[in-house]
Amino acid sequence: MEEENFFEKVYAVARKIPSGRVTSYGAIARYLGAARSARMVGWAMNACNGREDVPAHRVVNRKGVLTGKHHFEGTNLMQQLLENEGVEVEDNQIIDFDILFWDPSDELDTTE
DNA sequence: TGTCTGACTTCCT
DNA sequence: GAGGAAGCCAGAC
Repeated sequence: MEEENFFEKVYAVARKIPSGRVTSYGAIARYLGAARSARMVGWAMNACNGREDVPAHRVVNRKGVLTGKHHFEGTNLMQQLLENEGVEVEDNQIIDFDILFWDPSDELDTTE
């Protein structure tokens, strides 16, 4: 893997998020060994806004709220993308977030 | 070159 | 139990 940068690592994890599943900034940050760098994950999402291979819409905050929706082109684009994958969104918040939550630390191999 | 901000989370009071 | 402050790091001005 060439993901040496923190940003690249974030992108790598985001790409592995299955369709119809979501994760949180903190989950990715913690998986990368920087639980308190969740803000950087959000910043990474902002930096990868132009990348189609990075499903930033599947990354939300700990409560399952689409805090980053305003960074998408359309006001509801983030919600539209999630609903298109079968994720129910109401009032900018993911329904059954606890069930749809995808933890990279649990799904991916942490032993690099 | 230095300071501030930012799509969050966690700990402490 | 609830609220506030600190921390992480890179990009922009």
